[in-house]
Amino acid sequence: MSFRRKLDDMATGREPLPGTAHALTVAPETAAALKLWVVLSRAQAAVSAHVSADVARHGLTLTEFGILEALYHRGAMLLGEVQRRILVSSGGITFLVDRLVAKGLVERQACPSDRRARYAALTDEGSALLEQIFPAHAAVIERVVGALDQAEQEEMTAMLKRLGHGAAAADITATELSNA
Amino acid sequence: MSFRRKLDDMATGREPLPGTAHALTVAPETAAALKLWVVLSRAQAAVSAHVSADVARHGLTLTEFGILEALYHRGAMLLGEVQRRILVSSGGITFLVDRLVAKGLVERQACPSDRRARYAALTDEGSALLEQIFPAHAAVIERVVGALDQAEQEEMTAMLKRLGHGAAAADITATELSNA
DNA sequence: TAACTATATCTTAGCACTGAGAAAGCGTGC
DNA sequence: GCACGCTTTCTCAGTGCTAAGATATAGTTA
Repeated sequence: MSFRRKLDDMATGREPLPGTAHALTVAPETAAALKLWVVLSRAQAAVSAHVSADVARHGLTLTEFGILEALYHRGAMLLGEVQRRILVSSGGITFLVDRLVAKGLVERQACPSDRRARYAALTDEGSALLEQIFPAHAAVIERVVGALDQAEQEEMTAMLKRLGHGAAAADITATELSNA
Repeated sequence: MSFRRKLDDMATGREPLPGTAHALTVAPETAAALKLWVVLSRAQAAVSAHVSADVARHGLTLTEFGILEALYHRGAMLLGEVQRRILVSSGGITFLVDRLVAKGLVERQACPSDRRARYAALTDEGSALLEQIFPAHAAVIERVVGALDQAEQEEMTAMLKRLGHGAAAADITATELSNA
């Protein structure tokens, strides 16, 4: 209670700032998990900042670049496939493809076997742009993650895969039970 | 060029879809770096989705929760300190604190020694809310990262720290040189 | 003291994306 | 062959944040 703390503060002569520091005691395994979550987010943000700045030099968002890369490597894909691959909402993929079409990098094509569906495909310009910027892009990433040597990168990749799959599989039922 | 490919396609009888698959050949160490970047982002997104959904049940953003947590553990902080700690823009911290003030969880306080500066501090309500939701929050994180055991989590934390610091230290000069 | 530079917060405009729902088309069961 | 549910894409309003610049205050130098 605030009242209680205010009384204490008056008694001890401390400043009556309401926001004094607290500590929450947690089990060591909980602390390890919390710490992992924090450093995972920070590391991702730090790497992302560089990669994002790199593609921004070419007027692209990370997400847009992801679409170009996917289309380059896999060829024309249905919008829904692209959506699931780069993890955006259905509204998002429409918007993003619109923008790439406006930039002349991607075009939509009808799907002959399903008239609801549409393909997204790189234009020649899009494909040329990707080829042009990819090497420097890869070099930036290689340097940004260079604090780990190749063996460590591979080890970390393996662990992150397990972590990611485990997290994706952790379902809502379990979440709600744990909070019951 | 498109024209060339169209001719090829006509010649071979393939569909004239412009977006056929390509492969970019890269050195193994480059491939390892690219792969790491992808799985890092995916793992972070997968974990984040759960954590974010958890705090959303209490009407909070991940960023808002981060502010509450920081203020709880460290006590009142200058807006600028909070900003650097949770990595948002200067406009962002103003906006976020405004929102938390509107929710009654945080209050602003004048800084006696610098009239430009302002403290953000938890209200009693904010501090009570954090205490109420923190245990379940920690449990969610613990389960979501549970694909790794505690020793693996600690190992990964150590590696991610190195990765993050290395990435943060990789400066723009180097980036630009590599693209020259 | 006055001018300058630096810093802290706030304002404003805008961007990237989400989420809910609409529209169109597909396929299945009757 | 037709109604019904399921997909696929698109629309639109809203959200959470950024970036650039404005304002106010602090410290520093002449």
